[in-house]
Amino acid sequence: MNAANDDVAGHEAESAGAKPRVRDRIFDTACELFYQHGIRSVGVDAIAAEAGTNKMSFYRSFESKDALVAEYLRERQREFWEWWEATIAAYPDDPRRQIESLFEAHLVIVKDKACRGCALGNAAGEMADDDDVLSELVRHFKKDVRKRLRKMAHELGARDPEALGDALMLLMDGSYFTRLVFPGNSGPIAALMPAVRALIASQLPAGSASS
Amino acid sequence: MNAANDDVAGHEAESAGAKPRVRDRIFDTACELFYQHGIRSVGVDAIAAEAGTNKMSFYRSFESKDALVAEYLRERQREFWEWWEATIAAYPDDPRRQIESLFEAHLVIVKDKACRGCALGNAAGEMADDDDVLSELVRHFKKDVRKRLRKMAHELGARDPEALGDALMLLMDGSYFTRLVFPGNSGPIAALMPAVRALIASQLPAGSASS
DNA sequence: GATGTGAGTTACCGGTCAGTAACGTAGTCG
DNA sequence: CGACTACGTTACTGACCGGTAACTCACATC
Repeated sequence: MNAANDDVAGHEAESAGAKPRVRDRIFDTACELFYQHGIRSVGVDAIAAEAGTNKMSFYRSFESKDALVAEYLRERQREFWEWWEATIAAYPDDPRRQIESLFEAHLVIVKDKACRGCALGNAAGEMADDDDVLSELVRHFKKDVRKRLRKMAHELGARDPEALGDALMLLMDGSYFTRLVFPGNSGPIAALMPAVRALIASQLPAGSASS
Repeated sequence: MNAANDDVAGHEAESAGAKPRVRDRIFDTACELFYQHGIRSVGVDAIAAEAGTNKMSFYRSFESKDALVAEYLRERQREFWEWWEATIAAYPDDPRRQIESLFEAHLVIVKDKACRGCALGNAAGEMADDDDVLSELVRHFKKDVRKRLRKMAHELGARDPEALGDALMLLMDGSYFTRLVFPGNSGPIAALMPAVRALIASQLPAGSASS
């Protein structure tokens, strides 16, 4: 529940969160602002003001803006995998339903009014190529997603699991990307689920029950 | 008053470009820098310096940085459709080959070392939501792409042309987006063509020659 | 009630960035 | 020649942004 396991909470008052600590308020605010308006276009002054505090309190809680950004990306990554595991846990031994439920849940997220695409991917677009720490973080994340999708395609028994996993990743990132332009569910994400099912079907032997 | 309207040269020396005018040098430089490093992170000073001139000459040729950005996006858009038309022109009455050659050509572009994804889409990611002119430009562009892909799917005789066109767009934008993270052709774009063919096949009656 | 700590306030520094003013200069063309 | 055009140069403004210094206050705990 508490944000960081560092030195913030020295005693045992964290369970009843009556008054959230400044650090948490800043962090939550920053996450929302970063996601909604992009990282570069949100200054620390704006974050502090929106969190109801000021810049000095910001720098008492965070080493730098870059450190906050890194923590933001790590948090989004953590939430992503948490969501992923919780979603596929509903069908422990059915990789086909795992993939389908994953993309159905993904579709729900992406259709949401407040969705602004993939936080990690958007960050990659904003960053310069020479930004080592942040872009390496995103690269590692995307590699993991690719690996997991390929693994699921393998468990599914696909003829070419690498190709199927990669194709699914193209669809997933494509839905994130188009979402930046098309509001709500008005965009090409309408065709996400049929495409997922068609790609799966094309990789399985002819006689397979389709849900 | 006279700076940035539409036509920079009042006379007829523009055809033989022996010594490129400052405006063109600035524009070409800006296009490359914007695409390579993002729009927000490239200042007008950097553009002018890289073009071998200075800021004052910049502002004699362009009304503002925003005006230059808009022109940059319009130029990329123009080039895109030029490329599109030239690519599908090779198969005037074969929508299937048109789609396949389009995606094959797209793949060549996206595999290129210097590719940094979709210039228009990246710009959308960088911009705030309230940026009216620029984001409307990108939105219009993406809508056009979607319309064209759906039209080609219709000409193909797909069972659900809207779904096929949208799915193809997800793949196209997905390959742009993943390209921001995976260098060269090391990413999921390896599975682009098989996915395109599988989606097409899933939308056609069973007996269709595949390439 | 002294002490330590989390937090708010004001003011500042150095840098960057978009945009402007004023001036200098080389070539071109009547 | 003189005027006009295209471009270069220096210096500046005002805003913003990341980051810091120094001070103050509220409060909790011993």
